[in-house]
Amino acid sequence: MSVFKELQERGLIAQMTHPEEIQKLLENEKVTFYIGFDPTADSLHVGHFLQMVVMAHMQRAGHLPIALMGGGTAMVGDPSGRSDMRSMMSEEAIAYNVSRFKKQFERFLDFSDGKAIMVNNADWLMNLKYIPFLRDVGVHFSVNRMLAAECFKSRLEKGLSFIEFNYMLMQSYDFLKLNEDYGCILQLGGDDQWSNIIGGIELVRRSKGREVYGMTFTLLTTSDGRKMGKTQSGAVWLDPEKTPPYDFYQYWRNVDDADVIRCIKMLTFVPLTEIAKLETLEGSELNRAKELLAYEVTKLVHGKETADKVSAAAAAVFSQGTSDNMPSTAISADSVNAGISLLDIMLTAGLIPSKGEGRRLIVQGGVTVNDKRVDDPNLIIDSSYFENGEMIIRKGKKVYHKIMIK
RNA sequence: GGAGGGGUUCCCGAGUGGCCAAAGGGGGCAGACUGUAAAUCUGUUGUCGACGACUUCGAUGGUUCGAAUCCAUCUCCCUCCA
Repeated sequence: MSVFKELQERGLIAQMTHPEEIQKLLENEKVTFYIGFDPTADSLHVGHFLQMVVMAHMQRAGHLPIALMGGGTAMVGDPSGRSDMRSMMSEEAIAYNVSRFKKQFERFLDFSDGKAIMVNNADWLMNLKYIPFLRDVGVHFSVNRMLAAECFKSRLEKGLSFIEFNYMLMQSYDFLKLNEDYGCILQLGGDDQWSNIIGGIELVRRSKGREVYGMTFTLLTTSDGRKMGKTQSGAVWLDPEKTPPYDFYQYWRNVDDADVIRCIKMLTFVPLTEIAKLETLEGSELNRAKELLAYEVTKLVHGKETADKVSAAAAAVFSQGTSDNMPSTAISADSVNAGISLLDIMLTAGLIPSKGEGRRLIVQGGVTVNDKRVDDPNLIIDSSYFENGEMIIRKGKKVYHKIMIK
């Protein structure tokens, strides 16, 4: 099956500028394409991951990916799909974020032997001269049309500053630049990038008379339309320091029934024929699909070894209530011997954000210690609660945590 | 630069001198039901040495026995005009 068909059947493709031409190109030629990533945080997240999966599909099919780090565009801020202005980021923060992005990318795409290229648009955007830029690039943009673009729509009601209005020109110029330097003829991106991608295509056509193409991918949303990859504590990050692999695994293990199959299609390389079998699963059988999803995604992001470990840990925790590899916290023997409150332990283990929250949790029957429900908010823990130096705290139904004496 | 409107707790949004730790909704968390799902129902949702105390309503200062509410200055945002 061609990549094009593959992407299509996985439900990844949202919009295309030239459906027939793109399909033909991808099936007959080696295509150089790019996706831009603005370093607005110090780690990539699930939304980026989807883009990387697409790049990997393309790379496997023999096409040449350019991963564009938006060190320059992040200085401006993309207003697409946002209801308010991005806060300005310092140059140092952006440079640092770029370095983090690069690390994560190198693990995911194969950059050996020129099989993929990484560039940073700070290298050309930062040195642009205003007047020449306006004369060479600015002339090709119609403000009338820009104002009509979907990406500015919500901002025209709420307010849009000139700097953000320029974002489209920056991104369009990237495409032109990559077309000239690398022969890049295809830009991919999330569906929210449609307007920006069109901008680049028109710029290349008008200034160089060359036809280039664009294609966007379905945004990863839940069945009820919310963005996936968000939790109460923020985004689900690919950086294990920011989102521990165990939590990462659990996130996918707990997706809604309605989202599992779509996620497997979009985020893993599980063959479509395999997925077809999973689609027949119903009811509690879907748990098997969720386990597969969680395992596969964790494997892609954190490696097989980690995926094996955390999936085994999760399975053990939910069947036996304990595992060697479950999340754990060590506390000093002194504090246990002296008697330490359960609330303090939970606080240091990061199970609760405050003691008030912890009290409420206990009063409502949401905490168990060694499988016994706790009803006293002021419970003092001493060595009698530990067996072989271990104690298990469970918060709610799903959060298990082991306390060890060090 | 001129005129007007506005910044409230995680978000939206009430509140215009004491009854305000602040309505309502969303979201979150927990309980019940379940399949580590959804829906539904219930409880809860500033912090702490917790029938009490402390800190919050853009910032700072002031008026008052008492301020989210009144005054002054500052700051940011929006709308219209230039």
